[in-house]
Amino acid sequence: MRYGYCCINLSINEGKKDSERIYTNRSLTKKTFLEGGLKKASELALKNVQDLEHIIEWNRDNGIMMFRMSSDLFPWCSEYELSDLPDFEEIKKALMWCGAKSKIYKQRLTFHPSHFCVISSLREDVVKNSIKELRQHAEIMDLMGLEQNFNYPINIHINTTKPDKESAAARFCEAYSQLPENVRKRLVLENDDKPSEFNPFDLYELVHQKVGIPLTFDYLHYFCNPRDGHSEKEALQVSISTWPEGITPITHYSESRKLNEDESSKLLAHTDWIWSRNIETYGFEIDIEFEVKMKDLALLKYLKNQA
DNA sequence: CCAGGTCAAGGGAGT
DNA sequence: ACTCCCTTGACCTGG
Repeated sequence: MRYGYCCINLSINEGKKDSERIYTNRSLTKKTFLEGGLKKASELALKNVQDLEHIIEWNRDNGIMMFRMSSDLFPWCSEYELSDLPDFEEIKKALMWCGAKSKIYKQRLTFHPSHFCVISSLREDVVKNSIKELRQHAEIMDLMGLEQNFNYPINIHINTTKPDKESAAARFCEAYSQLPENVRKRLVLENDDKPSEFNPFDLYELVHQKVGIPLTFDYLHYFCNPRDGHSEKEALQVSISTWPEGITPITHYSESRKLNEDESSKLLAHTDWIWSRNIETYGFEIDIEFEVKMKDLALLKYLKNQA
């Protein structure tokens, strides 16, 4: 079992001046991008991928075997191709090192594009942008030399239910089959947190059985949006069954902020920390990504306190 | 130098 | 048709 955290490392910057911070989501506002152009975006992207290498090193030094990479490595990338950046050669080298090191350290790397990525949207322009976004995520992994398989998943939600779940799922299957191969070989689908959206059984019946895409099981989302009469164990088992032989299924783990940290929060809000001392895996072999605010700090604390 | 207002994107719920 | 929310860190401006 591997444990991972998402995008941001908190430990690594303790006591650092702002100018020395290590992080991978440097960005610019629209105005600055329009003024500074590709050159400015390129400089930030280069720093981001150089810092990604530091974080992969830090993970190795701290025994962490999985990491979700930020989707904001390349600011405003919807507006250009990665290879258009003036620093592309240097960026490519840095990414290659990131990939090479992650392999030596046996560190599993993942992506999770944002909720703006909707390949089954009813809007044609949204579909087009979403496909580009996925393609660029896959291209980054390709540049890193990461295999085109589900060891390096790109995880998304369906992100729409218009006009109903069935038609949205059908459009998803259609769009999915048109995706470039380097995307399709990595793309996986996650269950949603709202009852109006897709639970793991919906995804299994409406999407997996049609196109074979693997399903990420999210514990908190299932807690907030279960299928009537079906246990967490069943939902996890169904999700796990969709992953190919030899590839460890990925799950997402958080707990309800309302029930653990702040009564006034929404049930589906994520916690800062992991409160359970032992996550229930029902004996299945899975990898777990922690989706909690305290990131690596929460993960290290969980490992230390594990019963 | 710092605090606080502001920020590209889609979709859904509520009005 | 419209507003607010999701969810949050980082940017940027004005003091």
